[in-house]
Amino acid sequence: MADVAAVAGVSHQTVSRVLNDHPSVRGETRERVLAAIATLGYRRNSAARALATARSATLGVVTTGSPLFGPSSTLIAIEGAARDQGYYVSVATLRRYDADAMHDALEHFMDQGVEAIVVIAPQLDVAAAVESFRAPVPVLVVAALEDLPADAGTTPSGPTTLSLAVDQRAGARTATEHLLDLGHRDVLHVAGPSDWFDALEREAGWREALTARGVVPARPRRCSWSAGDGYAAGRDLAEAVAAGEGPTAVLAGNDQLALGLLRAFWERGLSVPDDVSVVGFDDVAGSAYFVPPLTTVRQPFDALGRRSVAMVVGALAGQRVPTERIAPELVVRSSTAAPPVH
Amino acid sequence: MADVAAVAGVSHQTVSRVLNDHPSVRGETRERVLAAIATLGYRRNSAARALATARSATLGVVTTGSPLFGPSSTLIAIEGAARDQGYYVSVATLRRYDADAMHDALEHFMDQGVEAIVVIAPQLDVAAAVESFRAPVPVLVVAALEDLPADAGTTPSGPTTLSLAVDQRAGARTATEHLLDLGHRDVLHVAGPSDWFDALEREAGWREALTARGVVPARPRRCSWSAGDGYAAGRDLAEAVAAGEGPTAVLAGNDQLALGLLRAFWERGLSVPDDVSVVGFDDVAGSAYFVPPLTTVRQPFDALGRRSVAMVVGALAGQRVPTERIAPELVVRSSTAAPPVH
DNA sequence: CCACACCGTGTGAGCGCTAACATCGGACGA
DNA sequence: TCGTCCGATGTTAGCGCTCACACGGTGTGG
Repeated sequence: MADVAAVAGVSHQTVSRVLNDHPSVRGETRERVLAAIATLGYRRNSAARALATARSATLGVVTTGSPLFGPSSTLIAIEGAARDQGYYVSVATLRRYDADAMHDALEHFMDQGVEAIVVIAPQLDVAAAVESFRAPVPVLVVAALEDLPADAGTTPSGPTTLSLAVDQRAGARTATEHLLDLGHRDVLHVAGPSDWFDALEREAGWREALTARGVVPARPRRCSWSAGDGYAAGRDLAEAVAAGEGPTAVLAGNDQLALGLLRAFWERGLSVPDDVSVVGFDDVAGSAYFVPPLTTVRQPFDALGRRSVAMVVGALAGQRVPTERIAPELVVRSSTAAPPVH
Repeated sequence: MADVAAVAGVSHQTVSRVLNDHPSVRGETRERVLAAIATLGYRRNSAARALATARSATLGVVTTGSPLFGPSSTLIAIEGAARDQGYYVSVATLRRYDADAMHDALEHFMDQGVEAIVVIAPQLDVAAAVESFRAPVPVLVVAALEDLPADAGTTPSGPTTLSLAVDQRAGARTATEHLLDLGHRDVLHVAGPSDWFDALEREAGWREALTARGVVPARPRRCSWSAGDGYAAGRDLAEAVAAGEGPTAVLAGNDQLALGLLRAFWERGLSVPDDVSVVGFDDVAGSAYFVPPLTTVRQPFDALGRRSVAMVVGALAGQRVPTERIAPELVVRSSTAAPPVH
């Protein structure tokens, strides 16, 4: 910076002013400094800046150690939004799904001196592990239940843990209503693991939609997120469906489960959607080419990313950024139709 | 640090020595310092350290803006390996697939002051965009062809661009040989986009395996990576296959293409693997539950990540880390069998 | 016509750390 | 016994930047 100042014939402080868009720099002076910067190929040292300002311009993002569709998409969206806001994004993945791994990741970020942390924590216990860590910076938990009371956010003990999620409940409600509108009354839910926020919310949405139409929901079938579990569930269901005694529609907790169901039904010679309708969740790559193309619920990751960064940056500025509902979108394809008539 | 020094009754430099594992600190002194650190909850300021040492302990990783299986898995693997080596990992995603976006990302990292960059660049032009950027730090391009001459790595003009890739050619060779061993002679390749390294290498491996057995490879069918293209290819093939005139086996460029093929064959009433065998590439989540479970080639991401970090850290230390072949592994499931007898 | 405000710029200090050198005491060999 | 070396620690000087303040010049109001 001293070199630039010398070339431009100004003081180092004026160079700093130009770099920081300080208003009181004469236009001509600014040009001269800019020219000197270009000539020298000067680049401001971010470590020195961080040291002087006590701000690192870095956000930490904790995500899972598996290349899952949701977390990956969320990370990408957050990175884009953060870069637009002038932040660097540092990532840490969870090796295991436990509190220790979570603490390791958060400690890692504290050592690095990130300004705020976004945790992509799809599971209850992972989110709980965050709660037990009193970070001195704002922490946002994404994909958690939005269960903060309205007046939260200003506890005297320091930065609050914020939370944000896609409204999975609304998504499940919409999907279930789609099935009800087609004439289904017996809609089974093949649910994801009960320690996942999304699974719980989707189940709740399904339950709400059914109840609102006067249908008593049957007990959901509990699974992991894997296609394998979906397949097992499908095999168990296939006989009943074939006999016209099973559900006429299945709302799967995600597209993997739906994929497994599809395969099981196909093996048993059942037609989707003629014998049974199937709805998935996520709209993963390829779901349009499942057999048959899957009706599913698409997740609004871009909005989630922008919102996450806005909340965290807002918290940094001492503002309370209001939570806003982010609703997913139903994508109707060929795996849903009216129930069979017997 | 001064506070810690005061509590421990030593100078700040001794605290620094303890933190940096300097050998000449008396055991008892070390204990006292450590105790003071614990009492005060002291954490070293990484910005100040970076400023003083001119080392940021940060690696930049450029990856795609789509939640693709390969890049996401690679990123996760690199992050894990980097953290083990004491590095922070900063990420930047590509908004578009062009040189400008690549340059934006690299500039971003230069501004941040990363020590080295790993580019997950599956496409030829993306990798080319890296080449046109003379970074002052080591840059490793992952998933590129290993086309560096043996004596590269010490060009006088500064840090070299390194490269590393999974040996897709070997993977394709293995998969094709599996098909040949089953008795197939007419093995079609439904290839990925020709501007992708992996697509090119897989095609080359397929070609090599066939030629080595005296089979003249037919012209591969060129596609994007999407299930949609696989489906289209499958529809075009289905008639010929049904008439016993088409290929008896198809090596798909990835699992998505394989998924599309599977669907097209299923629609036409063809049995996989009885009428035609299909092999995919990647072993994506769920491929074990395609209809039928897909024989595919699993990618060794962990090894790739460790190797990437080792190469880049080695380059930082001025060492030339030799390139080592990382071979993928064939996973045989139910989509491959002997060809039909007519 | 002077006091004051304000704009554009320069000066000095300090952010928290590490590198290099200085210092001190004890162990060792001659 | 003394000189020397080395291990353990302290002292000083930056790393490159921003912040707070100082300073001269111009415009404005009383």
